[in-house]
Amino acid sequence: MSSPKDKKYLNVAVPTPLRRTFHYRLPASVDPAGLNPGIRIRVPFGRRTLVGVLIEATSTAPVDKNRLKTPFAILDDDPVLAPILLRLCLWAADYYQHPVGEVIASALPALVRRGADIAQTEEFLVSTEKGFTLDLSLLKRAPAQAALLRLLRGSDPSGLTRTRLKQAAVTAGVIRALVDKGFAAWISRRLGDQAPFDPGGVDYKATIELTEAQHQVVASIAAAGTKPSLLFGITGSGKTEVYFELIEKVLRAGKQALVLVPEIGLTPQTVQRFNARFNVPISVFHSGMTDRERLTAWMAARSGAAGIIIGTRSAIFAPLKHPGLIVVDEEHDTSFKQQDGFRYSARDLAVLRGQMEQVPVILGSATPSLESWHNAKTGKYHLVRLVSRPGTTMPATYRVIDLRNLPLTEGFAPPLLEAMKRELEAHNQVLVFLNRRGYSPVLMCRECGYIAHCHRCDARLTVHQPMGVLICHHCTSQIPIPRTCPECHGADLALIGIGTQRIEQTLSDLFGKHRIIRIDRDSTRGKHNMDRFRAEIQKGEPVILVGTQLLAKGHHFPDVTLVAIVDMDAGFYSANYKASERMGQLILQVGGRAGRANKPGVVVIQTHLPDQPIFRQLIEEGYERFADRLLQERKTYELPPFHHHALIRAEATTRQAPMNFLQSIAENVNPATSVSVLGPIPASMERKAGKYRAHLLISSDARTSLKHMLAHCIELAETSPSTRKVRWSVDVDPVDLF
DNA sequence: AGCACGCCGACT
DNA sequence: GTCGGCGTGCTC
Repeated sequence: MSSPKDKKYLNVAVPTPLRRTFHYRLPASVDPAGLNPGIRIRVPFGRRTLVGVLIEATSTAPVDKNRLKTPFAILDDDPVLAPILLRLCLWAADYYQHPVGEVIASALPALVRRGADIAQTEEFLVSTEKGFTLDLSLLKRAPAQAALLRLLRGSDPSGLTRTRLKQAAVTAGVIRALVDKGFAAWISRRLGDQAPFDPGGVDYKATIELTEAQHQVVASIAAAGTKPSLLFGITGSGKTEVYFELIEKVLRAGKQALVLVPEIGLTPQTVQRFNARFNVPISVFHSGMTDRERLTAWMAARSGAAGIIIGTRSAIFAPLKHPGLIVVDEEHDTSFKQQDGFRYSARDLAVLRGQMEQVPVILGSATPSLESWHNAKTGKYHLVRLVSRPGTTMPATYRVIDLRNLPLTEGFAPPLLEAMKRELEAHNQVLVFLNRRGYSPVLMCRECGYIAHCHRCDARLTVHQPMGVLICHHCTSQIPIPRTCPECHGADLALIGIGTQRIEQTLSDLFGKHRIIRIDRDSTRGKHNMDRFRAEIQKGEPVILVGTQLLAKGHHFPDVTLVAIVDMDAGFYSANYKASERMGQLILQVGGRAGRANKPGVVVIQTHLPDQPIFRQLIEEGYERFADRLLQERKTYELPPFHHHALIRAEATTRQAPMNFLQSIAENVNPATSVSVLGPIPASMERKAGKYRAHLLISSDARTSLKHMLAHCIELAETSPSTRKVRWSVDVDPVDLF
């Protein structure tokens, strides 16, 4: 062991794409004992000045001492990355083979990353003494002011930030009036000085009576200790109630709960549900926050002032003063895997972080990923099932319509149309699911066979009727619909295939007197459209909902009694071995939207392949058997989770460059017995947004062998003479192959 | 990734 | 003559 006195150098992670750290000279005036790993240091780097994070103080440096520079400034006393988070980042950089500096940068809010002073103060609005003792009835004629004062009394002593006031829709005039009257005042406080929330002060609300099954699940998860639990709970079984119960226990112990949700699952309604149950400060992390709001949320989590931290993928790096629990809701959702740059899985990091923090992790889903299902089956996770719906709610029943030899009306078979008619006449709602937005996926010339393609991608253009444009769903291209064929100038252009817009039109022709609501990325683009739709649906009038997978996630539609899956076959024609897993999950997720209490749901599935055994199994025997069977297949074909994959992705402006680049790597790999290198292979959509893309797949049944091979390949990539011409990146545990 | 250096083409 | 194109090299 060397003493702190020997620590003459600082090993610093600098935000650069280089896969190494950099050493600096410890300034003579600085005591190394006070330098904690995880603090920020402003350093000279080339001709620039960057903010790096201290990995550790060292007694040796790997390069000639004369080359070492001296830092400009030490920015923190307390680490911005607590020891465990730093370890998590280092682990992730190693596992995902991504530059540490970038990993660390992505774990910090932008302002912190750029060196902002986090000892800075923020303004809080608090109630004054006078405000506390004031008889609220005196503000009868100013109800908004009374409401605000009540809010401030409830939140004292912490007060409310401008952001929180904005969230609560308090207007500036109301605030000013209270301040002028001396009932409220602005105080400024160092953000880092916020006191941890007071568990005794939390209003846990009337605790909802759990069902016997839910009680057992809670007890079972609690008994698992810090071993991760996979909560396999069918839709409507009340997973959220289980989370709430466990979160309550955690809050009562003065600890914080970190809740990760899928990208589109984080709506104001989600946060509202948590708020309604526990009035404890909640930190929310989502895209579309300002840097300032991010920093505030981050500080509240770090100081312990926030009891609950809710966020999407990146929230896995949120600092926690007193961690108590990590929940990953809808753990199968692919948005937990970052798809560009630092391609980490927040779900997998959650499990690791839970282990490091020694807190329980709950992965919840009605349709668990095969990876998690496998981990549960092998005992790595504690498996808990919640397979009954509380109350008298009936599970949905499934009915398959064999489309072969049936006359179709715009994709609808007669039995489906009849069923829809019946439900609507019985004053029920119908949900029509098709995972393809737009009007029609193909524009074809009947005379010469021309098909409209994107100029920048190997993909067909989708017709979007209302705007009269052809849109590429893979890049941003958009062109007007041609009136005549660009090739032969024929006038007979046909719209082949069906998208949600077309279904909307068809159904309005067939069921004109009923309201039709289309829910997809196009129709919900406006900020409040989704809220409007939801309000309309909640009225319970007989409406037809038409939508893509946006409909399959999150919201429940209790008045829907019939779910129609227009085209189940898409999943079968995909080259991706994960397509059937996805399709199964989607079918159950969509089906799970429907029905309640005395209104059981029916799910009608249209297919040309009614005998596909895997979907028979899904429908007849449920997700468990389906997952078991898929796992068996994965084992047979040596696919994940039995084998591990890593992908080197390359793209360039010519077709040859990525292939040559990857070829040069593949050739220089010494064949090892336990690792196979496959490719290079052009991407299934070789050209996308004007770039040609190719992949090199590395596969092994042993993680460590895979990692070594990957590291070797990266070294080759970094030194390959053809590197300059291509952009390349590494994808460990890819969710989408090729 | 940045950023600078360096060596060739077409401009005020 | 120089402004600027992007190939090459380097970052403790």
